[in-house]
Amino acid sequence: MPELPETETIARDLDAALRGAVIARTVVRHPDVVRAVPPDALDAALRGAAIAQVWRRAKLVVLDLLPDARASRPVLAVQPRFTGALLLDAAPTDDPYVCLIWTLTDGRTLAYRDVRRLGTVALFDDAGWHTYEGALGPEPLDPALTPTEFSAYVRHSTRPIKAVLMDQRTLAGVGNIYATEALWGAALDPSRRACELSLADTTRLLDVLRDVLLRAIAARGTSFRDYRDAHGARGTFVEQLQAYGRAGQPCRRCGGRLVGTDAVDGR
DNA sequence: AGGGGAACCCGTACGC
DNA sequence: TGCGTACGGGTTCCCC
Repeated sequence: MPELPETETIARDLDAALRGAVIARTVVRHPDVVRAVPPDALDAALRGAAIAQVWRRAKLVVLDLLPDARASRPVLAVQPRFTGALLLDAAPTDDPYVCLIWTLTDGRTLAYRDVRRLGTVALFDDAGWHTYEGALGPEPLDPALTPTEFSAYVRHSTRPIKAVLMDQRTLAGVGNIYATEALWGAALDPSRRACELSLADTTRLLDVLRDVLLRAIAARGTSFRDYRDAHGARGTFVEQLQAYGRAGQPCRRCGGRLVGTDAVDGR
């Protein structure tokens, strides 16, 4: 499940590899993953567009495009969700799970592969992207996000703290894995109401969350099940997980047995 | 407005 | 063994 560290890894690799590359052709094999634009309009819209940069926002891989002769600067936003992957020259041509294939003018191919197809590929114009992006909360690693601001957001809600952490309108990019890890690291019960946390709790939580995210990026993400980077390789952060996926196993802090907390958002 | 629930999709796990 | 069904997982959309 690509969350912030996995998406960041994909975006950094693709940025290094694709800056300046030009899209020659787009083939859509599974139209149901395409959003915000008719699937059969993608090829014409992207033909001749240069990739200015690849970056990450929340859990989206964002390709900024420079079309040859158009005024607007379209944005291709890929949201891998559970099983999605952006593969650079790494997908067999007969792979039935490949949803879209971009052929570049230099002969390389970028494929969007997604077994369950809950992931999405959207093409926005300038205005559409800003509307979409503006609804997302702040980036946890943005130094402009202060503990005071974070605490104010969080402590405003009566929902369980884990649900608040995973709400993309509060904070962008954190999902089940890193919310679980951060709450374990801050020694907070995921089912506790966010508004009951002290200022010290939420300050510590942001601090721990940032540390977990940075270490996960350094490890190229968590490949618990499906996640693969742009070259088809796994991330290694699963070795450092302290809580996620460890129900029933001994706690690495106190030696007690980890129990699943009351379901929060069904998790 | 804030929050709950269904829909989206298909591999996997499980029951008979 | 084989078939059928329930389930999961983040986001979006609809509804209260």
